Parts: sequence; structure tokens; C-alpha cells
Amino acid sequence: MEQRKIVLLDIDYITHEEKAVIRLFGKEKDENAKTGERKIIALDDSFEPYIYVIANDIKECQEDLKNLDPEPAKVEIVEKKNFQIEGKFLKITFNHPQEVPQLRDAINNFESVDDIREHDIPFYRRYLINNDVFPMSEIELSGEIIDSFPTIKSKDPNLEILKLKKPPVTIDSNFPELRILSFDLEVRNPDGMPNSEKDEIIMIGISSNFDVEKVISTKGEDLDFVETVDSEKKMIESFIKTVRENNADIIVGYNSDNFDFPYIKDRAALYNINLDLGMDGSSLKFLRRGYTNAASLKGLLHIDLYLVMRRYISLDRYTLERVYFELFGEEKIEVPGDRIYQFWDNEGEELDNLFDYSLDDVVSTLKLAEETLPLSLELTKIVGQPFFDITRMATGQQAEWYLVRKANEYNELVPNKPSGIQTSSRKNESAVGGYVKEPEKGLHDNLVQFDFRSLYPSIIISKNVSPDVLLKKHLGTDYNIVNLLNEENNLEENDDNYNISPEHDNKFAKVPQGFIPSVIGNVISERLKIKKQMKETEDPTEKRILKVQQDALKRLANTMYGIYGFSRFRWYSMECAESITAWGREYIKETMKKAEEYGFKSIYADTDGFYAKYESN
DNA sequence: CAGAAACGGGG
DNA sequence: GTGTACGTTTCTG
Repeated sequence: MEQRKIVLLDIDYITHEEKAVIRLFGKEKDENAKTGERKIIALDDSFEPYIYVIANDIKECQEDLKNLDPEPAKVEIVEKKNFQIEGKFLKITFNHPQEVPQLRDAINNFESVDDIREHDIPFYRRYLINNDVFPMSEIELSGEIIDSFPTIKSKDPNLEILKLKKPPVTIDSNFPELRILSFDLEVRNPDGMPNSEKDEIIMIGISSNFDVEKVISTKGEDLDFVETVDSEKKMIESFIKTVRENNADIIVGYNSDNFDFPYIKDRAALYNINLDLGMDGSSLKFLRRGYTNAASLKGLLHIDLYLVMRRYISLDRYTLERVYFELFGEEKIEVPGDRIYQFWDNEGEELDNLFDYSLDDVVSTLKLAEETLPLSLELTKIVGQPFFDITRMATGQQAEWYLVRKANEYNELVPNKPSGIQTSSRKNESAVGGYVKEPEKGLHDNLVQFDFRSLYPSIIISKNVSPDVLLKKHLGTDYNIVNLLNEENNLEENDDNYNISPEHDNKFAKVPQGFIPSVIGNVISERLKIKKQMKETEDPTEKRILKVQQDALKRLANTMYGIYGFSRFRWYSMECAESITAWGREYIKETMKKAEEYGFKSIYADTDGFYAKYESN
């Protein structure tokens, strides 16, 4: 049996002989390989898809399930918690992941069934959660090397295929060294926006954190950073060769999901070139994500930095120029998009400028990647979902998948994703926001700022704001532990046992601790631990890594205060959302009053902070 | 005025 | 594919 230590770059599953096979894409150190690393695709056929059923009559439900076609592979009775109420539930194992969407409605419609759970968790995500495996971390694999496998077409001698005999084990979450390559296209588009049917690619810029930095073009023979080839076809082929030979782990672009990759795919198709850059030899694919696409290469992480930047900083515009200026304070070389064809046609100095611009674009894109990807990598390791997915998820989704993982750890059933109807009705209810005091006109000096951001997570923890400990006014399906305990013990409603929110009088039991306050509590204490380590260490590299780690945890904690009000959130609760802001308003007003007693005059307040000035007498 | 459609980024 | 963005601005009836 072979033992391998790999960095887990990506994961998916394929179907082989009617069974689901998980594929783990990774790399391992290998001094004999050209770039010092070998590629590994590990196969695991032992993982099975399942859902949970909340039955009102377990026996009857077991009978009903026998009539399903195809019949489930296994039906077991398991102990889980539902909003902290311990109970017996049915775990139904299927023969294939696709049977879940096929059969779940039929199961849900049985009279013996109250609800189904965890039927909306993609198979590869379930695998990561249940095996306690984190993408971009180092994992240990045990299995045997096989020569070939049906879905793996790559003939790369640097690739090994491993058939797993045991589940993977996480061994280290240290920062892996990653080979990052950025790319960018320039197109000759004389009439409006580029049209891939007629406007040819004139330059392909490539930069990297290894020794490749060039522009591939049909012109520019006299420039040392230009690789001149004699056709657009050769440009595309040289691009593919460069990416493949350099063993990149990550390929980055700017708006490459929607421009560069679709464009190069269209142009390559004209010459019958296959963009088969996947680790398994598969082609570039576009994954539907809502109304837009994500360009995906199996085992070669494509990250679109435009999407990352929109989460990383808050700006009114996200052009590459603007984002670069905000981060580095430097202006980029600029060529107006509608004049690129003139620079190309005019040759001479303008052509040289265009080459400089092309190189500058791709060098800047790489610089953005090096600046921002460490945070995304940390979030990947905390949330535990693929890097590709994390960089394309809204922050609320990142927090949600973190909670899904934690729910599994707490043996709690995960609430369902809301239906379209639920989502739109939720959009009509909205919590009153934060307190706003209109600013006083004039120029003020001696200002002090009070920041409340960190107070929101504190409110959730100290007031135990969580749907599983909220005393329900109308008992519905989300009946929880508090309602149950009151009923069982015939308790009178005693206000001493609750934290009661201002304005709405929502009652949160003081015990037990809610699921979400517990998770946020752990996030905050983990962050404090890292901050302490950060202060103690003298090693600048370690300090930098710890800083990113605590920043990722801070972002996660701060996301969670607003998330109760997001219409698509699994743990959505308007009562929780409105209570947090109501307590927030109470605290901010109280603090402003206190400040005024100490001689501060408040000038302006908004939601999570206020400005005041000190007036000596 | 409300609901529908377009937009962002890219050249 | 255990699937189908998203929040905001502008247009249209």
C-alpha cells in the first residue's frame, strides 16, 4: 500500500459502473519531478449519499420507503438533534447521488413524513464535511497506484492515480506553496465590444510567481518580453503549452469567468484547439452559477479576481485600474479599450505602449492575487469548502457552509435551504436597521470615533440570540428545545429565564446556549488565541500568516450578525435579526448618553458607531 | 409608481 | 447535478 501526503487542491465526483467515485485533485513534493512536484488524482468509491427524514411514524415510514423505485440502499434509525431536541430520525442511503433529487419529493410526500433534511448538500461537500477534510490543507492518503482510470484522459507522466483504501486524514493546515499564473487577453475590436466571431486575439499576457513573464503575440519581435509567433492559432497553442509545462496550481484573471476564458474558448474552437488543461486532461468547462458562468478546469484552480475584489474591499467601481490603485496607490498604464485596435494598427511607439499595457495588466493581476488570495485561502481552510467555490461565494454563503460543518460536528440536523416562495416572502419582511443620527453641519475637530462592529457578535453571544432558543409565539415546524422544556416541565413563562429584546419583546432562553451563539463564541475565542500568538511571535512570516488568519475569523464573525436577515439563509430568523439591531440601537444610544455625561457631544451616528467631539467646558 | 430589465467586469 | 448569483440602478407600461 502507498502512503502519500498531498495538498488538496480540488474535489469532484464522477460516475463509474453506476457508482459515485470521489476524485481528490492534489499535488505532492517530488524532487525528481521537473517543478519539484507531482500531481495526484485520488479515487474514493466508498462514500455513499444519504438524507435524513423526520418521520411522524417511523414504522410506517420504513414501510413506505420499501415502495420507492429505485429502493434505497439502506434505511437506518439514527439519533440526531433538531433545534437541540434529541430524537430518532431515519437516515436513508441511496445508490447514487442523483437519486436524491429524483426521490426526495416522493419521500417528503409520504404521510408518515413530516420533513426531509440535508437533501440539498452537494455530494463532494458532504464528503469534505464527513471526512473532516479541508481543501488547500495537507492530507494523507493510503491506497494503491493504478495505471489508468476511465475518466482520466491525461497522459502527463507527472500524474499519478491513487485508488484509496482508507479515507483521507488531515495532517497539516500550514500554508502550502502555490504556483500562481495570471493571464490576460488583448483583442483587436474596431467596432464596439469584442465579438469572438470576428475579432482576433492580438496578445496573450502571462505572469507568474515563478520564472514566466511574457506577452505572446504575432508582433513585437524587438521586445525582449514578447514571444512572437506567426498566427493567432500558435498564440493559443503557446499559451496552453506554457500553462501545462509549468505545473501551475492556480490560474488567475480579471473578469476571466465572463471575458477571457469564454473568448479564448471561442477563438480556440475556430482552429479546433481543445483547451484540455484539466489535471485529468479534461477541457475548460463553464459551470452555470445562477445567470452567469464560472470557468472551471479540473484540478487547476481558476480564480477570477474580479469576484474576489468585490468581497475584499468596498468600492463604487471595480475596474482593474481602480482596484489596483486602492490597494497599491499606484496608477496603472492606461490604454482606452476602444483605441486598442488603433495602437495595434499604428505600430511604432503606440504598439510598444500596447505591449507595455498588456504586460502591466497581467503583472498587476498577479500582484492582486498575491495580496488577496491568502485571505481566501484562510477562509477555505476555516469554511472547509473548495477554494474555487469560496472565491465565488457571497460572505453569507461562506458563513452558512461553515455552520453546516459545525452542525454536523454538533450532531444537529441542518435546516433546509428556503424554497423560492419562502425566499420572496422573506424579502418582504425587513428588520429595522441601525440607529442613525443625522450629522451636524460644519467642520468638526477633536473627534473621537466609537466603533460598535464587534458589539454585534457580542450581543448574539451575551443575549443568546439563536432560533433554537427563541420562545416561539406560534408553534410551527421550527418548534425548539425551549418550547419542549416548558411543555415537559409545565413551566410558567418566567421572564427571569429569558433575555427579552427591546421593542419586540422576543424572548431568548438563557439556557441552553444556542447553536449559533456557541459557534460564534468559538470563532471569537479562536481569534483571540491567534491574536495572542501574533503578539508573542517575533518571526515576521509567522506574524503575517497569523494576521491573515485572525482577519478571516473576524470577517466570519462580523458576517454572522447580519446573516439572520438574509432571505436565503438556512437559519433565517426575523426575530433574531430584529432583536440584534434593537439591542444594538439601545446600546449605541446608552453609550452616546454616557459619552455626553463625560463632556462629549455626539455629531453623527450610523448603525454600528458614532462620532463625538470633546467640548472643554 | 411598481414591476421588469439591465448592469457589473472585460476590449 | 444532493444545481440554477445578487444587490442595485434604470427602464417601461
